[in-house]
Amino acid sequence: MGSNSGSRPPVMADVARIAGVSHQTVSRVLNDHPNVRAETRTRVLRAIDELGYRRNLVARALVTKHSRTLGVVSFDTTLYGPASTVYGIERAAREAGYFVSIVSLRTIDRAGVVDAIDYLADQGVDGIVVVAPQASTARALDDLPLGIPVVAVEGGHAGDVSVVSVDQVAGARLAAEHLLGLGHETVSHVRGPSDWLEAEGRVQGWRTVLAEAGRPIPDPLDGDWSPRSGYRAGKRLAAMAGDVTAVFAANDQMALGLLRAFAEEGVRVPEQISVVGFDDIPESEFFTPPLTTIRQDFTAVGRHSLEVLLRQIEAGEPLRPERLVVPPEFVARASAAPAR
Amino acid sequence: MGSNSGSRPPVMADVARIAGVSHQTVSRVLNDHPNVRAETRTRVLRAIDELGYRRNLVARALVTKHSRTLGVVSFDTTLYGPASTVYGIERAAREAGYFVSIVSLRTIDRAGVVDAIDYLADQGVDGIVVVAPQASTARALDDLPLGIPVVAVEGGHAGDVSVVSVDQVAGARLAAEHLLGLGHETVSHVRGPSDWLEAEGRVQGWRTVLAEAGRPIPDPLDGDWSPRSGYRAGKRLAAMAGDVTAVFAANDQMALGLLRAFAEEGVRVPEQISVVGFDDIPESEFFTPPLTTIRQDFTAVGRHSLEVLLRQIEAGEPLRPERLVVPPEFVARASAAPAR
DNA sequence: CCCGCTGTTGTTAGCGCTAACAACAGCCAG
DNA sequence: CTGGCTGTTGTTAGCGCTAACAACAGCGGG
Repeated sequence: MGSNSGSRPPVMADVARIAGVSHQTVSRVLNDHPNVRAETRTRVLRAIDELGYRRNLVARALVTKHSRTLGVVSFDTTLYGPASTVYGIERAAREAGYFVSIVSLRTIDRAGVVDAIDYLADQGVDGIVVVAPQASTARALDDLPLGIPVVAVEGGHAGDVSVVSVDQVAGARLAAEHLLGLGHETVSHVRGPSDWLEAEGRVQGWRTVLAEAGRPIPDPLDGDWSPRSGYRAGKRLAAMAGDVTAVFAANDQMALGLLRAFAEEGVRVPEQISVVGFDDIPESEFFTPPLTTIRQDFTAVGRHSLEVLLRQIEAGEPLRPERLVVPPEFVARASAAPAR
Repeated sequence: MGSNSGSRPPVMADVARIAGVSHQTVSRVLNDHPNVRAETRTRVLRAIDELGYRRNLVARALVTKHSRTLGVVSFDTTLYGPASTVYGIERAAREAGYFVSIVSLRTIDRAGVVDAIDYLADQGVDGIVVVAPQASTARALDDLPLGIPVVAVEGGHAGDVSVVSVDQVAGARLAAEHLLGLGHETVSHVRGPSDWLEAEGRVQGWRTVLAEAGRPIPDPLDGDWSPRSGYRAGKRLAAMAGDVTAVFAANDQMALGLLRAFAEEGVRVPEQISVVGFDDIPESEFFTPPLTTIRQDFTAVGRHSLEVLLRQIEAGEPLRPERLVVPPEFVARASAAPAR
């Protein structure tokens, strides 16, 4: 089987000749068309096997207008969050019989997103998932070239595209409430970059909890998700040790920077300062001390976004945009302790 | 421009009609064919703009037999190494005008790799990069369905496919030599899973250095790249504290687990035990203490592998397999110190 | 004036597949 | 025996593009 003797790969007509049928009958067998005699079917299958024939999907896509390929646009797939999300999408897509074409953005501007979507649309993808964590990206989705189903991940309240996201506000509430519950007077916050919707949501959840409890609301410190920015914030917070007894970092990497800075300054965690992170990256459990954090189920987000997208593709017509929210989960470890 | 009034998207013939030329002339303009009068060209371009015409790449691929799409097969794109490599590939591919279709493997067996390659070949990709860190994966590449250019990343001495990789042996040597240079009698090793070529290379480099220096070679401890496995190894090593003064972990995550275990057992790093990792993930600099490690330039690996692949694709015929090695780099930080 | 050359454009065929319809055998109802 | 149905197969016409060749104008040389 499959002795592809030298020449060009076999096509449907070759199979048809061997099987003694028309190429259309071969097509019917391949597409599981019901009206094919069982005996004919096996003859065709045998010929396919003998020739090692594989259907040309490009030719198929040309006539069906469906490529069974999905596009994914994501920002910096090196980061744990996007990488896991894309992974979830890819897994779910392949299970559904779709290919996945990815485009990583390195700039944040809306032009980049629009370009990427155009680029994928050119290639003939059947639908696109945009991992759009920045407000600007989310806005770019509002006035799309359209004509092709799009789902946003972490995309805020984008106009008429469906959105799947983790409830950032709820996650931040979990963090702040835990710290307050531990007896801390208030909670400082190292926030993510202001253009990011996730950063915004976390600030909002944190602030709300403090406001509801009638506690003082310290100015949040600026970070950019990197451990280094957390480290810088940590140095500043360490200088205020005594006043500050609890910090909520907007992600685990910044929390790591915080821990490092505190260690250098001799500020003990959690004895003098409690720290809570966000994401639950695989490393967090082994930080010194192990990090109390909020887990986001990125794979679930990827999976759900794909489900929503497929629903739209299979409907064939624009559906009412969906809004799907995945709940975050509190993970207790050793970096947060009761206030003394 | 581009007022796509309701109906189906414009095709080349539509542009031709508007511009008053044949569809073939439109094709010539699009393909930068030299023999087109300048005035005709501008008329065609104007028509394209007016209609918002976009060439159908699927139809083009059908006749040219080139999809300008590359396939990437990778194992667990959630890990930092593969994720960065894929990122480098994707960037380079897009700059060269290629799309990238990815398939993430979750099982390690060769069937998975072969399936993935088949799957991508079906889709009509022009070439494939296989991020194949396991020996079994690398072997799977030896007897490929072939007919399509393939480049392996971290693929060992695979038969007749080109390979791009970081020099693991040299990296491990760097780590072991540094530790020995610090005055340690010998160096323990926490190795990666035995099926991984990278793990193998690191063991080999480490062992060679010790042998050359005539030092005792402790049995390596088994790990699986995860922080948890490093943690378990750390617990065992801590029990031997005093005997063991230096450890080389095969990756940074396991080194993190080591640090955690040592902290729990009250073994101070680097005062009592020096630790060196491998990879230089972004977090390493902020571990407690900051991790001395070996940096791998994953993005460069991705870029190079794409260059090799494109060379093969553009040659149109099988080339002699290339072997490209990227040197690792030693990064000194605080987790390794002179033996007392 | 005819020939052949170059530059520009159009015409035709076909990539490999599916959709739509046509053809035909076998069967049962009337 | 005829009409019409069902199941099975074949024939034809494209999908939207590029490749190959044909056609033709304009030009200079013999």
